[in-house]
Amino acid sequence: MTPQLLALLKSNPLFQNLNDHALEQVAQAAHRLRKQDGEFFFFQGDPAARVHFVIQGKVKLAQTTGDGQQVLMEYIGPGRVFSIIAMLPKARYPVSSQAVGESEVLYWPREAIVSLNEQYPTLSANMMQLMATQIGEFQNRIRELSTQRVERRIARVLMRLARQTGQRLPDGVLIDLAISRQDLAEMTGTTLFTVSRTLKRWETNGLIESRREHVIIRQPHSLVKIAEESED
Amino acid sequence: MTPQLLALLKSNPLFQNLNDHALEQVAQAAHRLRKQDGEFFFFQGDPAARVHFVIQGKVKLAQTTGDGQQVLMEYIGPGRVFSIIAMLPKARYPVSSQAVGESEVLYWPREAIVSLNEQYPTLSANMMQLMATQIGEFQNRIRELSTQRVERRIARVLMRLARQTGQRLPDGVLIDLAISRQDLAEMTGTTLFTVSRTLKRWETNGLIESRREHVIIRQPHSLVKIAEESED
DNA sequence: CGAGAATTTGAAATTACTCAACTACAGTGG
DNA sequence: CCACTGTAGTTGAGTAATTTCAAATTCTCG
Repeated sequence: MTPQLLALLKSNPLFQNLNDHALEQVAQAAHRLRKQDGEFFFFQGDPAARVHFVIQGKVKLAQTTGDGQQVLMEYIGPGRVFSIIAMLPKARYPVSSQAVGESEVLYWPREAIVSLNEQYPTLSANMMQLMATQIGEFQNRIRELSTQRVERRIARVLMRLARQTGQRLPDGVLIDLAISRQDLAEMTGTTLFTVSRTLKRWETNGLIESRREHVIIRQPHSLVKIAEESED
Repeated sequence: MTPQLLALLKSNPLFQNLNDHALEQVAQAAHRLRKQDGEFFFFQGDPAARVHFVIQGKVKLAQTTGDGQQVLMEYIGPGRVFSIIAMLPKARYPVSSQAVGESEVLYWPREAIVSLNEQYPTLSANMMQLMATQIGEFQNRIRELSTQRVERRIARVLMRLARQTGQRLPDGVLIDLAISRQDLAEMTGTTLFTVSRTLKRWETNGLIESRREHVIIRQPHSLVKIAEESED
C-alpha cells in the first residue's frame, strides 16, 4: 500500500474522520485488482462478496432486464465506492460492473469490512452517509423518470456528466468519457434514436457539439434552462 | 412503553438481534406521536431531525416537484421505519410524510439514534441492511420506469400493494388501503386517466374489481402475467 | 337531497418508439 | 495509402402509447 493510495483513501468520504490506526487497518485488509477495458468485476446476480473502491479508470454499473434491455445506473470514477451492498450477508449484486478503460480497484471481502465496521463506528456512520446520499439520488431519478420528458432528462444527464467528468475547454465543457448514444439512452430511459435526434437539434442550435462518442457543451446556460423544471 | 410495543419493536428488522438491555435503551429514548388522517409528520425540505417507526395506521411518503406534481414514493405500514436519513447531520427530508388514517409513530431524535448506533453495532448493521434493501428497491423501480410500459408498471404496483397490505377474500385479494386513481398514477409515473382506463379494461376482463378508492384482485395469476417481463 | 370529490369516457394532440435505409467514421490489413 | 469492415450515428415514415382537455357520470358524506 503506497502513500499515494493511503492519501486517496483518506480523502474519500467513506474514510473520513478515521484515525491513522484505523486507516492502517483498512488499508491492510484491502486487495488490489486490475481489469482491462470491457472486463467485468462482477455480474448482476452473483453473490455479493466484496466492497469496491475505484483507484483508476471508470466502472460502469448496469442492470439488465429479463428481455435483454440494459439500464445504466451510474459511472463510478476514482475515489468512489461501489457495491456497498456486499456488506450484507446473503445479498446479491443487483447490477453488473464493467471496466471502462483500463481500471484498478481496491476491494474488501465482506468479513473484513464487517469487522472493520464493528471496530470503528465512524466507518459505519460514513457508510450510512454514502448510502443515504445514494438513496436521495435514486429518489431524484425516480422523480425525473416519473414526471419529466425525455429532452429534459437527457439535458440533466449531460449536466451531471459534465459536473462529474467535465473538462473545461476554452470554448465549453468536454464530457471526458467515451459515451455513445446508446449509453445516454440507457441512462435516460429512452432509445438511441431519440437521443440522436435530440442531440442533433441541440447541435444545430449551437448548444452542444456532438462527436462520435463525445459531447462538448458549448452553452451550458441554455442546457441548464432546458434541464430545469420550470415551464416557460 | 407497553409490552406490546416492545414486542413490536423486537419483531422489526431494525431491532433484530438486539439484546434486551439494548432494546430497553432504544425504547427509553423513543417518543410517541399521533396524527389525524391527512396531517403531516414533516415536510419535504425540513431539516431531518427524527427517525420514525410506525405503530399504527399508514404513512404516505411523497415528493413534490418544482411545478407541483407529486411522486408517491411509498406507503409505510405498522412495524416499518422511515426517515432513516435523519441519522445524518445536516440532512433534509427528501419527501413529505402524511398520515393516512389516524396514525401513530415512535420517533427518535438524531442525537439519540446516533448514540444508540455507536453503542450497538448490531443496530447500525440492521440500519444498513434496511438502507441497502431500499436502494435495491429503488433500482428496480428505476429499471421499471426506464424500460416498461405503463400497463405493466400498474400491474406491478398492484401486486406489490397486494403483498404489503393485501387481505385474502374468499374470491380474491383486497388491497386494504384507500387508494385513488391519482395515487396509483403518482406511484407509476403516469396520469390518472391512463390508470382509470387500464383498471377499467382489467375489470371488463374480470382480472380485478375496481371500486372508488379500492381495488380487489380477482385473478392474481393473470395480473402476474401482465406484470412479468417476458413478452408473449 | 345537494355538494364536492372521484371516476369515466371520448377525441385530438403529442411524444416517443420502431424499423429500415443510409451515411460517417475509425481501425485493419494488404 | 487505400479498400474493407464493422461500429456509431443519422434520418424519414409510419405507428403506437400516452397525455391532454373537456364533459359527463357516479359515488359519498353531511
